[in-house]
Amino acid sequence: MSVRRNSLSDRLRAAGLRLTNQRRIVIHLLENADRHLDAEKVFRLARRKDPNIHRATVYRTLSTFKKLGLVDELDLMHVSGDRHYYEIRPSTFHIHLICTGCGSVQEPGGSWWQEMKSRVYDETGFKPEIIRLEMSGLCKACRGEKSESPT
Amino acid sequence: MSVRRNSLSDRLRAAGLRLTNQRRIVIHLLENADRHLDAEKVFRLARRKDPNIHRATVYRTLSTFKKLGLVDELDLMHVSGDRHYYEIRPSTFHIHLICTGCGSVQEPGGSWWQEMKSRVYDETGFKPEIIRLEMSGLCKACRGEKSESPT
DNA sequence: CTAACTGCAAACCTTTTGCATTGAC
DNA sequence: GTCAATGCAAAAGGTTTGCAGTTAG
Repeated sequence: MSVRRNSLSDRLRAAGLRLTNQRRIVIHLLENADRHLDAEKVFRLARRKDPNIHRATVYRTLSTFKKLGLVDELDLMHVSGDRHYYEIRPSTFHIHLICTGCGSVQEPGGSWWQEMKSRVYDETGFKPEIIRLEMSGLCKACRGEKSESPT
Repeated sequence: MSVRRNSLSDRLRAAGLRLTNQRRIVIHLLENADRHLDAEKVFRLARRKDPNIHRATVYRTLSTFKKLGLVDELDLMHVSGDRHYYEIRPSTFHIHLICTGCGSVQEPGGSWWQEMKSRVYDETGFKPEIIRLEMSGLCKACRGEKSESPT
């Protein structure tokens, strides 16, 4: 638990980078987000804690984190625009289920994609490092509402 | 069968939209592309056939096609920048294997992801319509070349 | 004929960069 | 103290939009 909580800070230090207050704020936001945040949203939330934090700093911070592999950049299939979203890189790969009805994003667990990696490797010789699997469609609730939907 | 080949033009007409020469050019480019094209590349290639075609027209065309579901928009995990790529929506879902070494994109065949859809549906109640599965890593050739590489 | 489409130019929005200053270690 | 990181402002993509003229159906 505490391992998880401090991972970003720790790994930042481990990479020889400095833990500034601005970065602490961004880390806190990412770690406690209840949904996926795009850069602008991170910026706006960060500014509430430090009105002087600059947009460029947030972008640089997210870029740095991404290069270090601390966060992943997603676009969630552009279902809600062309923004890019950031999430802490999970220890285990997970899917994103993006509902085109309500825009909600589910991340069901499981580990059956492990076999996808080996299947791809066996069939093509390509060695997958990072997997991104997104599915858009209708969530249970939205399907319920429009029960006359096709397919 | 011929339905398939002319699908873009036909479906455009079916939607009550006009098949202009500019759109014909874009369709031709997408249908005959040997790699994934971003909007700017489509524009530059289109301009070779019609030097007067305007960038905005290409963007509008791609946007229209996307809204109609004729093409899909990809970002190929931003391995080669933040551009968006367009491909004709395939009748069968396929994976993109993006090599971080040489930037090549493979699209292996197969249909084993069908079971992913049903597995997701069974486990979560979410009904996937469009699947996007991308894996970045090293292709066979690049793995061969740098056998001493870290990563 | 006329609504859809295009070319043009300017605006827009998100992200990046050069530089002087600040601050973490 | 030193070098990384920040704030600032300006630029740099990439994409969109209002409008007048053109064109497919």
